[in-house]
Parts: sequence; C-alpha cells; structure tokens
Amino acid sequence: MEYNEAKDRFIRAWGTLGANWGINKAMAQIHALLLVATEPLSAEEIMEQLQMSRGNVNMNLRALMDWGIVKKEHKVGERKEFFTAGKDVWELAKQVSRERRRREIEPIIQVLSELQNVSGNDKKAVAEFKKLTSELYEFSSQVDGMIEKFSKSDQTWFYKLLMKI
Amino acid sequence: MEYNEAKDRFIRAWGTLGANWGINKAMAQIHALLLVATEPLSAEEIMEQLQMSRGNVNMNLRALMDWGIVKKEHKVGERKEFFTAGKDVWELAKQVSRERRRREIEPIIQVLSELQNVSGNDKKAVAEFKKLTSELYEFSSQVDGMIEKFSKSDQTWFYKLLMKI
DNA sequence: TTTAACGTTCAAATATTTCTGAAAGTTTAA
DNA sequence: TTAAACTTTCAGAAATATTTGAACGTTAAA
Repeated sequence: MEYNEAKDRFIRAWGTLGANWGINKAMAQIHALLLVATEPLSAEEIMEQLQMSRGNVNMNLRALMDWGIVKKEHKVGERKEFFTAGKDVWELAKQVSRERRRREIEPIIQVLSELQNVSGNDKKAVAEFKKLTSELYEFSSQVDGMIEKFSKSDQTWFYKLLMKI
Repeated sequence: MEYNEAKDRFIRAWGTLGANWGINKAMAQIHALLLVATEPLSAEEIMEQLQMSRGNVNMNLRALMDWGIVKKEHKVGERKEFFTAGKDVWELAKQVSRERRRREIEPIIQVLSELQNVSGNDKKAVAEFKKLTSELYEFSSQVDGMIEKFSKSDQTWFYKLLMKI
C-alpha cells in the first residue's frame, strides 16, 4: 500500500475509533495526523491537510492539549505555533486512561456513593436498590483503582501483568 | 434520600454515563430502569416511567437485547412482552466488554494490521509510520487479549488479579 | 505608533443523531 | 374468519453536536 493511502486510512480509522468512544472525529483525526507527522505542524498545515476550518482546528487542538496528548512548540525565528503528538503509545494509553478516569469514572462513583443512604416504604425495592448500587460501586471502585495503578505504572509492570494473565 | 429520588438520580446518571461512552441516553436509561425494577416491565410501563415514545422504547429495547444485556420474558396468561436486565454486575461488565471488543477493538486491529505493508519514497516517513502502527498494533492486540480473557473469566480470577496489582 | 501575521472566539449554518407517532404488521382468542 | 391487543417500522420532526468564517484580540517587528 502506498504511503499516502496508508496515512489516509490511518487518519480515517482513528477518526472512526474516536467517534465510537465519544471523542469527536475532527479531534481524533488531528491527533492521528500529528501522530504520523515527521515534523511539528502548524494550524495552517493541519487545516490544509484535513480540509478543516481554522476555528475547528484551533478548538480541537486546544481540546487535545487539555487531554495532555498534544503539545505546542515554537520554532526559532518563526511567529507561528507548531504542534506535536507524543509518539510513545504507552504514554498515550496512560494519559488517555488517566483523563477518562477523572472525567467519567470518578463522577459515577461519586453518584453511586451518594445513593447508598436511600430510604423508603417499599422495603424490598429499597433493599434490592441498595444491593445493586453497592455492587456497582464496588466494581467501579475496583476498576478505578486498576486504572489508577495502570496510569502511574511503567511498561514493565504491564508486561508482568500480561504474563500473569 | 427518598427511594424515588434515588431511582431517578440513578437513571439519569446511568444515561449520562452511557452518553459519555457513545451509548445513547435513552438506551442507557431504559437499561437503568430495568436494572432497578423489581419486576419485569412491559414496553408500556417503560414508556410511561421514562416519558418516551413507543417507537423509541421498542428500538432501544432491541438494541439492548442485541448487546445481550436485556432479555424478553413472557408471563403466563399475558399477551404482552416483558423485559428484564440481569442484575449481576459482574456478568454485565463481561458482556459489555465482550461486545465492545467485537465491535470496536477488532476492527481497529484489522486496519492496523493491513497498514503494515506500506511502501513509499520517503524512507524516513515510511519507517516512522511502520514503527507507530506496529506499536499500536501490538498494544491493541495485548489489550484485546486481556479483554477476551476477562470476558471469559469468573469473578475469582478478577479478584486474584486485583490482589496481584 | 502602525501594521502584518498570526491566534481566538462565537453566532449562525450545517450535519448528525435521536425521537415521535401514526400506519402497517403480527399474533391470539373467540 | 374477525377483531382486539399488542409489536414493529420508518418518514419526518426535533434535538444535539459539529463546523464554519468573519470579527475581534494579541504580538512583535518596523
């Protein structure tokens, strides 16, 4: 397969994957483009290569920087800002799981813990409700803990874990 | 907190969680309602309790059955169909990870493997591209394997794993 | 200062997803 | 058969999410 075709396919696949996981397509595609780029890219270059508007590129670059997976750079003698994505897959995975944990798992754990002090007349319903939510709480907390561990670990830990499985 | 308020909060939180993870809100809310229900519910009852149209409820019930997390039941002497969600959190997690693996991880692995036979004039770019995509491929395959293991495992395995971490 | 070269913002346009409700289909009992 | 009680489908409506582009900031060199 020709390089340019492969690059396109990769960018589109990354966009689709992102969309499946609740990340907008443009954001995922910009990330993919920066991942395969051999040099830092300017907003201008991203606009051109992905056929997106300036505003869209700007917004999504900021979102990517919020996620901590894209960095801004300056070249000497250039006014323009350039952007890069870390190429280390391991670091990327850790960063993404760290952020999703913070943004999505922590809030549901918070809600589940608040639901524990429920009361009411229908004893059976209340008991079942408590059982369900406390089990969900337990499970979520365990997953949360695993992800925390993972997002602070080094690659060796992960490989050791893989062996054990 | 009063039972009905808690139930509402749970349903809304579940809906939001779903939406964050690319599952539509109605589907997640129906699932939440069935999770807390003490009895199987008919489409009618779901429509009423969640204030949704017949069509919406029907569509999303089918999607939930596709995911294998909601089942249809029949009561003796009743024409109507009733629906239930399995209350076992462990089973639920396994089923969801099994489906997401099949629907979302497998396809990206497929694409990544196809990208391996890339060629082109810009040797540096091609080499970097291969490195990136093969590392992503490796990582995805490992995660895929872990999820497969998980989705076939029993709870004991998970607890043992937790201990090791 | 002024001005050119950028970056940022946001209201409006567009695209996408979800939802509704009525019509069509199906099943069962009489 | 017929008819009542349900389920399914789907075109259009509504809601939501994304994208655009032009106006507005900001910076730095002249």
